[in-house]
Amino acid sequence: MNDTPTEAPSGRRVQAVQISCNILEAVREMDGAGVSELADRLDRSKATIHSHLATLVDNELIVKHDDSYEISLRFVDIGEYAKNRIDIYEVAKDEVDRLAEETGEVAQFMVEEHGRGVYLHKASGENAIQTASYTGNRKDLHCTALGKSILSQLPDDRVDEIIDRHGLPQRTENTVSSREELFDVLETIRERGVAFDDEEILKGLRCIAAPIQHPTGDIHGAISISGPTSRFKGDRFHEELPEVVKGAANVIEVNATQV
Amino acid sequence: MNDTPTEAPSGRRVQAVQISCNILEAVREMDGAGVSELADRLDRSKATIHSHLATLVDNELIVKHDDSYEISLRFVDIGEYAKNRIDIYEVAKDEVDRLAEETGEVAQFMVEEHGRGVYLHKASGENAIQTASYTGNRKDLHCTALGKSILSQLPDDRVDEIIDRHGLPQRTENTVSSREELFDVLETIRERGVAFDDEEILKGLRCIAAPIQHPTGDIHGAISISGPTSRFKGDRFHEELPEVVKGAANVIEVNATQV
DNA sequence: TTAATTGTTCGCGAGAACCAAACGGGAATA
DNA sequence: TATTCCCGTTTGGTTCTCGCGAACAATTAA
Repeated sequence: MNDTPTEAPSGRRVQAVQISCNILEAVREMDGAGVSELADRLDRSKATIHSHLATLVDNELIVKHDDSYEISLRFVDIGEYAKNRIDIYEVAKDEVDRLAEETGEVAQFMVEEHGRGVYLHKASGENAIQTASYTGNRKDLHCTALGKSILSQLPDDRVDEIIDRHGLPQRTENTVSSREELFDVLETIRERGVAFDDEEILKGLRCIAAPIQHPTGDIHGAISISGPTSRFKGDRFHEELPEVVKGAANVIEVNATQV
Repeated sequence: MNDTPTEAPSGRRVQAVQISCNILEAVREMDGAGVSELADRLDRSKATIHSHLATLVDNELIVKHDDSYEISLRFVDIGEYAKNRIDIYEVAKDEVDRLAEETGEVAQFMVEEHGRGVYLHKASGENAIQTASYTGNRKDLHCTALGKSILSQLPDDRVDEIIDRHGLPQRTENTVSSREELFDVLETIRERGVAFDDEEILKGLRCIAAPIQHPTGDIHGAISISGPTSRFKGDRFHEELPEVVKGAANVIEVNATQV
């Protein structure tokens, strides 16, 4: 009845591959595990788990330390490849570093994938306060300034699709929680060219982000700076910093087109 | 006839999982690919490839852009997790950054996995010349100063095992190429506490590394600085820099025990 | 010694995962 | 506009894989 234009969940799956994916996930969550533990948790026979693990070790996705199976560093290699596949990554990274240096706060860079936001780089300036996000971390798009910047670039039906899929879970009392409110906010972002996060994800934390208009348009990203409410207020919050962030986004756009 | 104590290739495998791993590898090498291309390259029917891809997309290991399948950024997330699983990672990273800053050259950190060396962090100082290595990159242990540092910490039979598995491919005329020569070199490293790479992997590039003696001993790593032969010579190469590198390794060891 | 854990191996039956072939859609060509 | 070609997707059917249960080996604990 409701077809999903992009990532359609149609057709057959391969059960054996699904089991291996479950194993990978479990090994990560358990921070390393043995055959029996995994068989127990995933409700499969020990023999099944064993042969899957052997295959995963062959392919170096899992590493065996004594009798404990763990996530392999091979993922670092592939992850690095995945990052560099994003053509604006290098430029964005440099710009994030510069932003952090210049403002003394935390600067970050995010792109969209699977309807969620993925942090790809983070730099801390001199006065930076540490936030929970880390490279590779995934967050729903509606609850951060970075995410809302990204949403503001997407066509309305795509935004609807993403809400259908992930909902609008509320993080604090300030989180956008209704569809109409969200669309209003997105409109404002499009007008101003910047998005704000006023303690919507964490009390005491404010954030300013700007979308990166990608020339070819298939990758959607945003760049931000965040800091404590005590330093993010008045003109600095409403005028100065937004201009700085917009400038950085612009630099990325310009440099990306030259590639 | 020859049993391999650690990572033993015994028991059954799961063919379907192997196919998916091959798909992941191919997608990466082809830098994104379609169903037919993959079916062609892997000698499988389109239907098979299709159902595998659907499963991998479900698990967000692959992402679909129009009709092209690509490596997902999910690998960044898992890779970051894998790095942080190494307990000396954070300390080593800081120390590498400091080394690069202090010397103005390139500093790196490597650990062993699957009998090969994995670069986990790299920092460039002011005068740094760029090397081909990148985070996540894998290299045979015998041909870098970092790798030889690691080998020098391993028991002889483990070293034999690794040579059996990966051989001693020669990169330049200076690469260690015989088993006896390697064991001699390792002995020297153990005596001095530092390893040298004198244009063994690349002409004009020299490197100094020191092993990191891990307190619990299950993870083996090393730290290094590298630069052009023109700056890496005389006392600086033979005395000053080795001391600096050994100092850094020592700092990591001390801080690691405190965790 | 016994008992209770592990990880590992093996035979076997159910059903999953392959393949081939057909289908539907878009683009390039005629 | 019609034709052709190549793409991704779907489906039916058959084979052989894969998952299970149970036995085995090797540790550790009682």
